[in-house]
Amino acid sequence: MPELPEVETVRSGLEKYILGKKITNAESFHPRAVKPGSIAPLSAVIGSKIKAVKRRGKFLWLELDRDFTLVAHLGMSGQLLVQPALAPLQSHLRAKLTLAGRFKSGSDQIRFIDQRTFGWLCVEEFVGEVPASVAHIAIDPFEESFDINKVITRIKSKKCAIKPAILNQEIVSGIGNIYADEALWRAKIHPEVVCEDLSEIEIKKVITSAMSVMKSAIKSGGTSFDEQYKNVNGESGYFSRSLKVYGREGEKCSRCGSAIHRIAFANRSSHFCPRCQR
DNA sequence: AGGGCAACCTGGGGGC
DNA sequence: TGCCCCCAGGTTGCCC
Repeated sequence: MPELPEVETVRSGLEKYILGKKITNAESFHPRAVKPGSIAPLSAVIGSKIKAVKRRGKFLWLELDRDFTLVAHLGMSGQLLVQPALAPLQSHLRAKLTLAGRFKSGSDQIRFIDQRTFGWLCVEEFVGEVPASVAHIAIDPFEESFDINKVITRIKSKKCAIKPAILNQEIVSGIGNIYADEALWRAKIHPEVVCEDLSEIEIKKVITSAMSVMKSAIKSGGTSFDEQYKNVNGESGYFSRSLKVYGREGEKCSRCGSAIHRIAFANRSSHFCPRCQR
């Protein structure tokens, strides 16, 4: 579920509550909650202090006063909620970290909840600035070192359709199915157009559109359709009302009035305006 | 090397 | 009510 705007909403929410806190307990409740590649069990983080909450694309990690880090990926349905330890346990609770008390009455917890179990936590070493599992992930558009011209050149050389190219996290990270469709609508580019047939100007428009739509989505707290995405307080984001094509099959294009189409390819749905996006 | 596609899961909703 | 099929914000690994 969560794409860059949702993960960023979670990151900034976590930062607000947990920076500087000490982790006093860590428990996993599901065999897939901690990735097989983890260099240590989740309990390795007990006793550490949270120094920073970082993100690249859809990957999130807690920097600790340790030489390892705790990485989180929310997959399709993962949530990280900050809750009092006394709060009732959620049915899809996969893991929790208990933090030294913010309230005199008791401690807080970071709850990792994930219905579909595609999300995970992982204890990892750093490879340069980022955790090991993030090393192959491209810079996201909101990082200072993001080089849009490099991304354009890379996409221009590809023989696949533009949509899978912008979903490829090794080319540019953070864009998922919702914001890919929205970016292509804004750029007036059909999702199946082959990359090398697009001009650099057109590719640039796609990337800058993705950046602007994701920036707006962050301001709205992300996109929530149902119970699968919530911020750390359990609140929904309200960007779904601003979506122009995603999930709007059959509705009128707000630009030209044509009916929005949905097609399936590359194993996912794509929504677009057949008149605006040739 | 690069592309395409199935696999990994659980649950909600619609049709019959 | 129940069953079956389709659908869902992602990533990976395997096969060609």
